[in-house]
Amino acid sequence: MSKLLLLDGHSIAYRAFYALPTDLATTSGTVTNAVYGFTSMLVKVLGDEKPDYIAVSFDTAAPTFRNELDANYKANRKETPDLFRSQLPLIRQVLDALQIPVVEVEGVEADDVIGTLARNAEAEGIDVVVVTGDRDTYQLVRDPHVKVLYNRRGVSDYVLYDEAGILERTGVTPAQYPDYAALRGDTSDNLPGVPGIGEKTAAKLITTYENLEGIYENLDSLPPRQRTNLGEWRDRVFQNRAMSRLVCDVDVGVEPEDLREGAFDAEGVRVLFNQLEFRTLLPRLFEAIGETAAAPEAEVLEVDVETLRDAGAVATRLRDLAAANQPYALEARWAGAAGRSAVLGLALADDTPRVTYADAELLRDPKVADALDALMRPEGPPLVAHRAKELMHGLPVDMRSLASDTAVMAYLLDPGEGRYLLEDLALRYLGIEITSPDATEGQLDLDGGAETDATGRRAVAVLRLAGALQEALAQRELTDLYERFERPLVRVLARMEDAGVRIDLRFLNELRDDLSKQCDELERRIHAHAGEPFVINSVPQLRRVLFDQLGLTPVKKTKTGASTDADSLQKMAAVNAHPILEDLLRYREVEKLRSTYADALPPLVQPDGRIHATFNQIATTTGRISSESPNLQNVPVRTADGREMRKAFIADDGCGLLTADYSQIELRVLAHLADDPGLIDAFARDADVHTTTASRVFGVDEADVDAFQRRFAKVVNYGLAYGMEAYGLGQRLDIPTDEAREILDAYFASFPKVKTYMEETVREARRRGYTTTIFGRRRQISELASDNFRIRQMGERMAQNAPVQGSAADIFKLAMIELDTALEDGGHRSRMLLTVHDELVLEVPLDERDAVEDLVRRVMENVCELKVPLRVDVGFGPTWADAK
DNA sequence: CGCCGTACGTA
DNA sequence: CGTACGTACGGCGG
Repeated sequence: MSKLLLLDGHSIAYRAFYALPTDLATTSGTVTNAVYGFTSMLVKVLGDEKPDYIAVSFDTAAPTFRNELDANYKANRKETPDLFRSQLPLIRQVLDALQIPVVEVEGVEADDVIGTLARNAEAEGIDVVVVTGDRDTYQLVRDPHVKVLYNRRGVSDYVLYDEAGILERTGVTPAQYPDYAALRGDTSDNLPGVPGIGEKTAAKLITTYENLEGIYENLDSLPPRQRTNLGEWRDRVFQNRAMSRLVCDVDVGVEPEDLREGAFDAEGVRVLFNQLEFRTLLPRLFEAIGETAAAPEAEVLEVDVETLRDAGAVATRLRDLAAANQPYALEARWAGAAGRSAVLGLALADDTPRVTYADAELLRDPKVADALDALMRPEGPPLVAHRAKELMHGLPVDMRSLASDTAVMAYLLDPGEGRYLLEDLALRYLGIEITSPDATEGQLDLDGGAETDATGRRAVAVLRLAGALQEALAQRELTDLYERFERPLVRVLARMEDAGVRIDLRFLNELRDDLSKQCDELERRIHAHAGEPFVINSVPQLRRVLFDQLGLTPVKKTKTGASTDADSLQKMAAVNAHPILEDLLRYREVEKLRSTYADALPPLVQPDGRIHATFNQIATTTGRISSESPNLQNVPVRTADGREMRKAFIADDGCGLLTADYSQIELRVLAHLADDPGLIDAFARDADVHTTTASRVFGVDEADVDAFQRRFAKVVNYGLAYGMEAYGLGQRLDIPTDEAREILDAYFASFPKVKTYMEETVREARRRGYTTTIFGRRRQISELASDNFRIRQMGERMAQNAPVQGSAADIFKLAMIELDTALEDGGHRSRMLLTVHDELVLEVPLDERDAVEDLVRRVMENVCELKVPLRVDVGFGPTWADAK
């Protein structure tokens, strides 16, 4: 006999909301008591009842027949608390992740939907358990197939009623319940009962006379008071019954058989529970649904690692792997920082299963090197690795067969997570513990046996992880993004890191000396203004000098005190000109250049005269690539002094640097996403989009737009993609908020679809819990569910920006991949060196300049088809500063 | 030593 | 009270 579980979503959530404290919240302040209670209850009944079918029903906002019968129906109810309402989308997300069907019918209450589904299932011989906190559903109980699991209070106190149970609880049978309720009334629904008739009397009357008709036929035999009251209330009583009766023939559009739990999206559930900070529910859930879920219990991974001691054995192993043509995993042991030091040894794991470990020294043998190269040719068997880019740097061959990079895959699933440690992922997705139980930190390991085992275990975990992640990506429609964008990008970035960028050390050292001199002089002057020496870089000390000793007036505050940032110093100078302010601003500028660039870069120059930064593919929430050690994406360009720094970045002998940057790619993406005719038209006719914006916002001809208006429009255009509001715009433009609001209003009036797009984006993100880019990249935004207004507003801005910034990143990545392929296939010696979000820097032999410039432009401008053209600006020169 | 807050460079 | 980063510095607590 199969079983259908029907839950009244609203009723259960509401009970939970009032049963649990509202300080049950995430660290960011999102109150989750109702979501938690609901989910907890759901997990419990899933475990207790083990249903074959399941559905949750919610009331809809539309009025129902009960509202028509009685205008006062439920009219006494307090406004639903905001703290409760804000949790409903989260409950939907939980159900969505658990793939539990939600059935709702516009204008029909959840009770009636549940009644209908219950009767339909019953007719097909399916057992039904209705889970609710609403007593009206008692009437559905019918032996032996339909029972009600009534949530008495709280979230764990509930009881399963059959017919006998209902009789005991109420004194009447389920079939009699509507008649009984009609006499008694229902305060929560605002249905008045007959005066003088409470639960006990109502039950007695119904039991004696069977139903309302029976009672009214026998009014004369009743005591006078009851007779009078019942007589007077006759119409009300019959109306009450009509309203209490559940309608069990609603057109619900689904059959009980349809109500199966879908393919369980363990990853989706994990990400969501993680966001909601439900720490204990996940194991409970796995336990409740048993073997249908991913492996629930953490087991310590046991692996037999076979150490290969000679080059012949390693070569044979590699050739066997190539011949088997099955996926295999590779995991390295590093001498120091992964990807930046030597590989000490390699573990190889396949599915036969066999795990081998070989010392890196053996890779130097020509036979081994050849076998490795053959194994990793493009048609070689699928290679699986965690952070494969590091491995690419460590191996003496060109890895062309990467199939799964488990770190990158995990990143696509939850780009906000930040860390993608193999240990964590293995535990999360596979339920296996890979750290050796007997591994003791810092102990001497003479033959490296423990290290060998550990590396072997990691290789096995990586291999298994790839399968789990592949499935998770497919479930969330991220496979295409992974296959076409992220997977090929790994090798492209590895090649860029390998290439590095040449540095003119002599120039950089001279620049540093010059900057140091300026810093010293400025420091001397600032100390003189202050009347005493102090640490200028110390914000507390600087505050004392500026505000306590010199008596300047603060214009902005941080959470620890008055702000001393450049913006504040500038504003302070306007109010209360003091010579120290100008010197401070200059000091900050020079000191920044000195410390962050001129001092920091020279030690990073490698023996090849170049700096090899690391491009991080799994660092940003939006999909952009980041650069570290050093960050080459924030090398100064805006001021003339800052731009000097770019003269230190030079091309190899016989080469020049070619820069190619997308012109206004984010605004073009916005035009595409919003489908706004005004913006699309501006880009289509290659107009200056800021001028066009200014013309529309200020109502003048494009030819008459002045520099001020254009600047305003530019700030609006860029601010917009970041979710800027009137206040922020006013700050940026140094105009009153009211004026800024007028400009914004004029903007949205001119570009109405931008406004509706932004609103829709936020709405969708709130509903689904994440945003998507043109190519399906997701970003979870839990802030949207926060009860803290400021955090929620931040979430809205993130939701507005992520699809724009993310789609631009997608496009850029695709262009990089295509360009890399085109350069390689075209036999060019030109190579990509740097990526700065919408700008590429290439090192180009002088004789390739024209061909490559042409190629770069063609690839970048045609990489995808948007509703607006993509435009690329190209520059060329001996240094990065000249290539603009 | 690691962590936080502030500040600031870029897109 | 505009998004996304990485880095340097001072200062705090260990």
